[in-house]
Amino acid sequence: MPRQSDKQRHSDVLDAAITVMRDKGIQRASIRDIAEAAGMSKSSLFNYFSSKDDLIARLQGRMSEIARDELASVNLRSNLAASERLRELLKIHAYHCVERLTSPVLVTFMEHWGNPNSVLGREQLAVRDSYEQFFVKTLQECMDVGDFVAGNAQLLVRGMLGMTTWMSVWYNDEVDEPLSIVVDQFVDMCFNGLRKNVP
Amino acid sequence: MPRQSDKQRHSDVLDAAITVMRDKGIQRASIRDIAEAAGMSKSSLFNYFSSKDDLIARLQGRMSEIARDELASVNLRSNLAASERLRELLKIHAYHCVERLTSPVLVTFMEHWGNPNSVLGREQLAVRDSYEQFFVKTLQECMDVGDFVAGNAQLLVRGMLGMTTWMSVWYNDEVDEPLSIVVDQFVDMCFNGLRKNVP
DNA sequence: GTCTATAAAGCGATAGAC
DNA sequence: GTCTATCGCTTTATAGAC
Repeated sequence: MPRQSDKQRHSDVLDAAITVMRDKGIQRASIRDIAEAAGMSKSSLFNYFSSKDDLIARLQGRMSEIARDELASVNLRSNLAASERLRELLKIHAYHCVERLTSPVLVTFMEHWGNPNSVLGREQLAVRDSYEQFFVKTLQECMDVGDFVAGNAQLLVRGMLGMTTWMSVWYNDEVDEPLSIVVDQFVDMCFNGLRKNVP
Repeated sequence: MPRQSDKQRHSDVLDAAITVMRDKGIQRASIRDIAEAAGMSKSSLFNYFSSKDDLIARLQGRMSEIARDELASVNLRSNLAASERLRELLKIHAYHCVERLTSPVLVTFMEHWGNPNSVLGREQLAVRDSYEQFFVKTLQECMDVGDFVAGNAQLLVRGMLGMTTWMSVWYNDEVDEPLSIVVDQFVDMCFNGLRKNVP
């Protein structure tokens, strides 16, 4: 089945790209590096992607789908309070940033330093905004139901996302506490600060 | 005075490097770009810096000195409570990240994506750690004097630094609230969450 | 010290044989 | 589809005239 095989090769290249870019960053990861990691020549890679920008765009497309599905599944768990859903969303975000380096937000950041004003860069900003909205809506819900004091939900979400995104720089699972425990400490600090004190 | 002039030219290059790297990122800012912005040819630039890595290292060295001086001056203001000093430290950090793009922490992050395992990268990690300690010590003081509940000061500092560092990505002074106001909202959230509730 | 000229290497992308 | 070979360009860095 040649079609299946093609799709598999296509996906192999994306997997290889993630691996290489984790080490080298987007800009320094060359087509040659990626092709080598995928077990093919540079030229063969161009049969699957028309350019490096195309590869990056499709990479982020796949990340966005995965992340969106995971975030959406959390919001379906209606037995959880809004604040607990927000906690889960942040854990997913941290996981994607740290363990898989596949968060759309993180990719925006990585690319930001390389190409802030390109068409690709603007598309990535749109992805980031859409991703952010999952978090903003849930935090807004926490405020609306009265669990949290009212405030600038978008701003505070960016703060919380910053805390967890930044983990991709310093977090080391060999010396630090488990990911989930770290995020819990961040979330506890933030949520306690936002919680209404019942009199 | 040729020596003075040399030092000036040296400093000019560093200024130009910051400007160019703000736009293009470290990796994409070429020696050619930097030399042009500094008003000299590529070759002349190599009279002042032996390599691009050397330039980056000296750039970070200067940033570290500036930031360290500013942070140290805050800690001399003994009339301020420890928590208010920490607030000021975070505002300085945000200012360096957003307005000047000169934070040692941020440079570590930017370079991290390009060259994580190099000698330069390891030096930058050491700078980052030393920078972080200003914040950790002050937060620890807040806990020791009983203003804040006890906790993992280093971890929580990394959360707060992440919140503010991340601003360099999304903050836009034309549409967002003033920098100081934004940081206040982050700090209020965090500090309220850490504050001991007096019974 | 400053320049022009150029070396040496790496990049993305293409051509064309198989 | 896969490869080798190569184009055209950009990069860091050096040589050497002035």
